[in-house]
Amino acid sequence: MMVESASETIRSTPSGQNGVSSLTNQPDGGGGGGGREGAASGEANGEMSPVELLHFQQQQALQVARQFLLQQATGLSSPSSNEGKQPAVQVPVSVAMMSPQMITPQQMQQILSPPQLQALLQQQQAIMLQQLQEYYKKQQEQLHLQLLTQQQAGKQQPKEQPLGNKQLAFQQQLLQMQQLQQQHLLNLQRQGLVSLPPGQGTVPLQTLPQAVCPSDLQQLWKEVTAAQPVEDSIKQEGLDLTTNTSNSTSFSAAKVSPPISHHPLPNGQSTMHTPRRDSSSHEETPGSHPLYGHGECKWPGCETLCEDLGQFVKHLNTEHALDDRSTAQCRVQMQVVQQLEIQLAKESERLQAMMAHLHMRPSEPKPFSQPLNLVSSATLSKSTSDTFPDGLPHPPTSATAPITPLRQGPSVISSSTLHNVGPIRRRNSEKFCTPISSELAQNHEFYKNADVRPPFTYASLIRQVSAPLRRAGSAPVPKTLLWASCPLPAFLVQGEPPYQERSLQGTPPQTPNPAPGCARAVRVMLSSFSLVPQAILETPDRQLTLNEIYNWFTRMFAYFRRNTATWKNAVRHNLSLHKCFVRVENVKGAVWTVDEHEYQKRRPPKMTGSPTLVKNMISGLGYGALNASYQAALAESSFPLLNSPTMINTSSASGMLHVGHDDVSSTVEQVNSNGSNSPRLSPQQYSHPVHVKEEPAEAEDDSRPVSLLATTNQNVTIADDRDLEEELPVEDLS
DNA sequence: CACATTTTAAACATAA
DNA sequence: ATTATGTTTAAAATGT
Repeated sequence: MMVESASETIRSTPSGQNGVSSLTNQPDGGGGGGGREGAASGEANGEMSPVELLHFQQQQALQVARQFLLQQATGLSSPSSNEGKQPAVQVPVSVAMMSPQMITPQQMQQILSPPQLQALLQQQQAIMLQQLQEYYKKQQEQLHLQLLTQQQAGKQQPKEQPLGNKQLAFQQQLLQMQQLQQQHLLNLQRQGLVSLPPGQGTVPLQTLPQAVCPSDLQQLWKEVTAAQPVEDSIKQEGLDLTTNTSNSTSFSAAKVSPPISHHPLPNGQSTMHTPRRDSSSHEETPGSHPLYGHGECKWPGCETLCEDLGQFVKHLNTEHALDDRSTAQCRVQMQVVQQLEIQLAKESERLQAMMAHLHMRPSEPKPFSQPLNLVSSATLSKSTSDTFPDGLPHPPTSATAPITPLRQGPSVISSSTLHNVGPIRRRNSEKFCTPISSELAQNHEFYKNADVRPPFTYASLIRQVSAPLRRAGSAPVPKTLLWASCPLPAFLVQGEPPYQERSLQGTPPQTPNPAPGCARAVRVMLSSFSLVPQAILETPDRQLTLNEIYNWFTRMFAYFRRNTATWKNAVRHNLSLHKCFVRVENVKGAVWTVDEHEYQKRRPPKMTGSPTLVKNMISGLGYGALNASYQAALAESSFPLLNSPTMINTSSASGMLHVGHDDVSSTVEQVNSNGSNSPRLSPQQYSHPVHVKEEPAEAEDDSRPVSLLATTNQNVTIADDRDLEEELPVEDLS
């Protein structure tokens, strides 16, 4: 309190400040109406939405894959021969898998050499390809199912759909599972990535186009499809890949996010309760169709908008009737699915082994969601009006549980999970080993879709927003895309519109990216070599307007899509209550920044036993190291590429785990600051947000962290310096 | 149970 | 007059 008063004096500066802020509110006329909505829409308008970006990236990846396939296919005569090429593609992957998991700093350094980088890139691409193929297969299968369904529908009535739906659902689940596994694998792999033999069937990938428009791909797909019905296996393949991507994307989304997919359904909640077959439950609901979601047709390559189910059915019957084309598509889909399943089996096995090795129990549904639900329900009871634009369904309380299973699979691996298990409202404010970023990274999809209260304090969340996330988000999309063909985590992109937009896209918000870690690694590499455009350097400052913060909350957490008045108030309250949040006046208005130093400072008081725990977690067995690095990978993968201390992480994995401290992040922040093109903040303000407000005397520069940082940086590169941030695996021990 | 943090609620203040 | 932002208080929750 006393402290508060002190700060208060400083903060509640006289009207002087206010006067300056005349421009503050209502920054843009464009936003128009209510601040909230205005802001949201504003984001949507301005830049590519995350969804879009994701989509785009995926498309890109697909494009690459497509080319590859095409090339491969060239030597093949019929579509059925797809299988034949599999081995070729798989080779690299398997090799990658086999590679050692840990990398020594030296190795890392080596990697940095251009040739190495190249090799790595190739590897990555190969992997990507592999994954894409898998997806492709899956999609094929799906297609097949679709066909069946359709046929029946054509003759009889949608009656039969349930079955198809169930199957689809199951497949979706499989897919998701696979995705998760892949993610893990990749993350792990990432560590061993370096040692992978260069080349190897990756050649074709190099030709990958730099930038492809999603729409282009889509278009292409359509064209091809239309043009060559069945025979053209080759082209079909290429097309399919594309299709497949979009599909898989939408799929997972539908799966993962109940709200989105179930909107029409009355029983959103109960539906998703079961972990495994819950999926089946959702489809039987009248008024829904596996191929219909977000108001558009999800048939591969078709994104036709349909007002309602009826219209959709009509569309389905007319546009996707049983003809050569559809048949071909189904065939392709089948193959895709087949391959995916095979891969899934393999990966599952691997995953099991890995987990066993790590002394972790095989993935199993966790109690996690339940407790949270309780909380949420309690809170919800008094639900206030929801401002959330997309009119997402607000399933009663229970709706959350369902999604969890899949998302949790991964989390099981991470140590963070261990902490989460707690009962009701467990705050995981980075007290323990799992940094919020990490935890969030791992479960972002979960939180994004499940109406679960995130185990973080408002303060930590807010800080999170303003730290890593936003930067990535603001990074110019196009440039980013060039770095790697790997899809980026949805929330890498910020300023995207809330869910509704998605519906149009047909792409779910968060697509399980096959290889986040990999992608990131690649990007980092690239960036290290200045292959990267200025994107990273242009990374925006870490400052947000209140509204942006709100948006982040709603975007990232399903939980914060309701009771807006409540949590917004809380946010505001936190903002002004905690010293660590600094308000900076800007021409355009006021933005909030985080004083890392302050932020770090406020935790020490309490956590007594935790450090020990942390240490145990970290150091315990070799596992600790691996786990840490693994976590780091996860965290990084999900968070902005910008924070690219890949090297650092890696190195940490190999030995400098102990170094991790939150200080680093804080320090880094200061060091980082340099990009001055922030839209709303002047350079100066930006660079020293901290000073702007409270006691500037605070001397936020800790010498030690800095030194650490510096050291690290050297290993890394210019590009990365600003991103070191809090991605450090073991970071907060304090 | 006491104590420290957080979260909720609300009253107010200001600027647009 | 209304709304979005901010500030503050106070009390209820939660976690240690």
